[in-house]
Amino acid sequence: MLKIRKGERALSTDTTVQDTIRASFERLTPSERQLAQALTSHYPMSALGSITTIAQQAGVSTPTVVRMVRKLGFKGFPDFQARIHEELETTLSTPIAKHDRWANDAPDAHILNRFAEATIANLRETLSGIRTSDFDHARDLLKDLRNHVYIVGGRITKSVAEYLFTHCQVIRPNVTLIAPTPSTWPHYALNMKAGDVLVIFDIRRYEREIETLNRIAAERGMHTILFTDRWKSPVTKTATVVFRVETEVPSAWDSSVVMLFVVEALIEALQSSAWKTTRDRMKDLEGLLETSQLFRKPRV
Amino acid sequence: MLKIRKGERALSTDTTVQDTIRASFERLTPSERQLAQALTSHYPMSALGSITTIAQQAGVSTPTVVRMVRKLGFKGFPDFQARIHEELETTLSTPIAKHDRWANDAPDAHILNRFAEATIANLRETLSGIRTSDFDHARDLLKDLRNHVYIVGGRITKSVAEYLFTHCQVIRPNVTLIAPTPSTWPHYALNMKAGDVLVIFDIRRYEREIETLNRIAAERGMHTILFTDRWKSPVTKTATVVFRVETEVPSAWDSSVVMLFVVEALIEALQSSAWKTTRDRMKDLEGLLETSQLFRKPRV
DNA sequence: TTCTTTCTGAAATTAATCGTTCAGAATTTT
DNA sequence: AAAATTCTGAACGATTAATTTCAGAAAGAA
Repeated sequence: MLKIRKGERALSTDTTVQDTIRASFERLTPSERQLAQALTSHYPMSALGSITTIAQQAGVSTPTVVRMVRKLGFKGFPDFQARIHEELETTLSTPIAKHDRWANDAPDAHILNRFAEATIANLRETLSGIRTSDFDHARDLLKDLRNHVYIVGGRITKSVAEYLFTHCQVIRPNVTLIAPTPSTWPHYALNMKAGDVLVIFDIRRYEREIETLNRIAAERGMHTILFTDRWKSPVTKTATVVFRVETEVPSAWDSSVVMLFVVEALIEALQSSAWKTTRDRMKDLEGLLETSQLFRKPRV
Repeated sequence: MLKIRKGERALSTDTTVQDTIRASFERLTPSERQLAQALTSHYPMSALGSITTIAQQAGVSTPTVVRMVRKLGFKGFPDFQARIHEELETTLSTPIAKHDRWANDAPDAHILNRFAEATIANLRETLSGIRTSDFDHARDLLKDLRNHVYIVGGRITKSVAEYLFTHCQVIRPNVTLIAPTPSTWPHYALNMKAGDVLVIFDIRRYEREIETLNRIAAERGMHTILFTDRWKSPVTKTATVVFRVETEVPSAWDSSVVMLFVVEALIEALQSSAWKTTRDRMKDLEGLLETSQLFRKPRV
């Protein structure tokens, strides 16, 4: 890569400042790398302010900024920024150009990019298949504090189940995470009563026992919220609300990303619809966490 | 990303600085009009440089610039320019995105749709900040079977940590999930040796103990793969590979969706790069699952 | 360990930007 | 034409930005 620098900076059409940063990344010191990452992650907006602003946003000192841009071959910070401005000019004047910039220097073939395509497609399809009334219904079921909420997942989905549990625990009382070991389930079933809610995560390789658990719940007059994949768990027929999420990605495994997405949206819906109730609980939690010294104060 | 910067300047969503200039054009003096024309003709590139540059390009003096921006209602030139930067940010970061309908019968305001917007933006930004060489490096670290892999998460991220663990367990031996209770960590640390890999999930409200654990690992010559958010965990500086994922969604909580995405991509990269090794293990697992009758055959 | 080298940010230094003043020029009014 | 008004930019000061210096910290070598 040849670089023209002096006088009339010809700005070779295809080498962006971002490329220059990436190309030299290996030669940078730790804090310079930190800066480089900050610059490339929101590029080029991250490079618009003054040197002070940029340094602060990256969490390094201004001398570090100067040292790095020098190392990259620029005469100084103003020169560096002038280049970016020129670059912006060409970028903005060619409108659509490269609106689909995925992972940086990679061809479409890189796993990250292929995953991104697939995941966004999954998100689209899933969303178009969810009726908002269903979503709101699920939220209302979880919102009613009189009912106990049980959450259960399978071998893979237990993590998502746990994620929902962790958050629900903060938002409301009476939430139980059912261990993914069927032998322990009868103990949980003992306390289940009409009106309680069972949240089931069940994707391909549906576990037989989950069907049983669901039947028991149904017999007791409970509601079921089911997260499943396109193949549909056997639980589907009796569930109160079914979220069918897309899981196909170019992988040997199924993707749980969209499932987690719906769970997060549900958590937020639940939380914001019962904010008053939640707020005090969150404050309590803050206090407890501080007291037990498990967490430090956030840095920002 | 619509972030309000300093003060309260809320940047009304549809009035650009350019519009403001045009609207006030009649009220401007001759030399101010000259400046206004220069600004709007190559907008917004023409407004990027210093006040001196802009004045020269327009053929007016710097006081004229100051007078005009004041007349337009800005506090001063820096304020004027900061606005344009904000404007650029929104222009550049929301490419086309909105053209697709999300959930069918829902207005844009529904949580599902707002979450979808935010999540896709997060995905984009995260991907553009990840260098594929880093990603591949992380994969290679996890691939080397001689090294033990330790995985640790915090209160919220433990689910993602667990997800990675569950899959790694299938792909390779010598994987340990470290419980998110610091008091138990010394026991794990006992066995850590040079070359081993520590995967850390650490987002806002960084836990003090994780930093300690990381230091111990570093002292022992281990590699660290860090998943963190935009605020950057204190672990950042010493980590071998850092994945900075975007977590902001319209919610009281941070989103782990993109983090899970990267984890899944990493799992697939790991798996496909060591397929031969993995295949046998997966077949073993199939057998074991059948035998213990924990799962039924997939329905497809 | 101890020494050397490299790295980093606080502080000082230098350079520039931005805002203000004010006298002269251009325009309008009397 | 003279006076009043408005407009404009040169020049200065206040402020902020960019760079350099340097001492301590961190990493590496002997």
